[in-house]
Amino acid sequence: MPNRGDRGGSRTRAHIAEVATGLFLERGFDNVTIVEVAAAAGVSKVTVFSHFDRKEDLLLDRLPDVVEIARTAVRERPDDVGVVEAVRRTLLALADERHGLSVLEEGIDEFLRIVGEAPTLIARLRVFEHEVEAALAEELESDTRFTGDAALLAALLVAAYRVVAVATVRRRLAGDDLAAIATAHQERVNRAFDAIEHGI
Amino acid sequence: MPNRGDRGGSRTRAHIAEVATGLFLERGFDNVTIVEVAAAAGVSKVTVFSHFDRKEDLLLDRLPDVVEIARTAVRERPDDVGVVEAVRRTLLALADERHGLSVLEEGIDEFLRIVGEAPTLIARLRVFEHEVEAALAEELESDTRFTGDAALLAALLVAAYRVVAVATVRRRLAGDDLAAIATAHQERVNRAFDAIEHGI
DNA sequence: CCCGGTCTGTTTACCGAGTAAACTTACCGG
DNA sequence: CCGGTAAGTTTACTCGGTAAACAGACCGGG
Repeated sequence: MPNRGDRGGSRTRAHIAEVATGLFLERGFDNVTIVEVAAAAGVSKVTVFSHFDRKEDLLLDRLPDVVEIARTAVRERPDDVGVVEAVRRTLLALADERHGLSVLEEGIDEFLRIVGEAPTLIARLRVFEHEVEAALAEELESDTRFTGDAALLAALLVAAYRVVAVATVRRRLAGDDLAAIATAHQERVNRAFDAIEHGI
Repeated sequence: MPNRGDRGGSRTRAHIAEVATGLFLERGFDNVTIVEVAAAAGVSKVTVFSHFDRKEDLLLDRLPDVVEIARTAVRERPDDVGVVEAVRRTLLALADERHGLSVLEEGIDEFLRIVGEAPTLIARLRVFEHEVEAALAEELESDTRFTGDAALLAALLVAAYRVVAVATVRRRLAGDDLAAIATAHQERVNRAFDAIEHGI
């Protein structure tokens, strides 16, 4: 009789995500069913789906933040800084503060491993990649200071950073030293963005 | 009693794909179930899945060809032609001959519309995009004539061409004249590849 | 103060993609 | 002719995801 008084709305959502993440980290994404998550969270299956559209979102629920970061990186850049440079600086800054998006956050190794092992999570990330790209393209399109092919630039930026991030994840899973990884990460960001700005 | 003598192996595969494609074009991807496809092809559901891993592959079964095209474009380029230029030329040539990959083939409008309407097909294309990218990266990695970041270049090439192709598809769905679309397509290819070679 | 709507969640029942396993039937080489 | 293998079949199942009808809490207004 899970009739607790806290009908907290968004609190249950957070609670479900938390419980689910725990189970996934413990037993792997594909080895945990939605019904199990629901039971462990003291909630019904339908309730889970009323908070999260897809199973993958239970683990990747903070992904949407990335869209906002990308948008503001472009929108709030100084007048004398180009789009490529603005995004580059944002990414370098995120790396400095070991932000989750840079995959340099401490203690997320297990998380990265689980994600890498589940094809359906990878697929979700791919879709998400294009969501970020679309948001970026939209931002560029409506940017009076930018002239050029918005869709193309957005695609190149996202693709380039994804390549960098994937390489960084691999080194994390290999267990390398975090500081060394961070340095290499930033170097790769710089090389990739140099390539976009000045050609291969 | 579908016990026809032609136990043709790969012939049934082709037959299933053909029947399935017909149904999809007629009624939309999501409005046709695998069981219906199986029945229409005079075959059991399990047989369908023994020939195709996923429902989406019933419609997109010639996609793997693209990987081979990409690989040979890189592998068989002349010595005095760089990777970017080689891929560019291949894409322009495909456009000239109205090859399917260029989405300039005649009569595929309906096909493009169906694909665009089904989110799960789009998702499959995204995954496939990365398969091509991986193949390209592998090819570049083992190419003694190429020096540079293989993964990065592969990602940029694929992303750039996808942007071009998407734009072309949109014009096709808008019903524009095919010759005009083809010209614009090639111009976009050139602009995109110029950007990759010489910077934004 | 109660009435109605809205929000959160529940139950039940269902659909469709994909998998597993055990069985049949055709074909092919020795 | 015999035995193995490849192609299909049937049956039965799992799991993600959706639909619909319902129950209780909360809130605002008459």
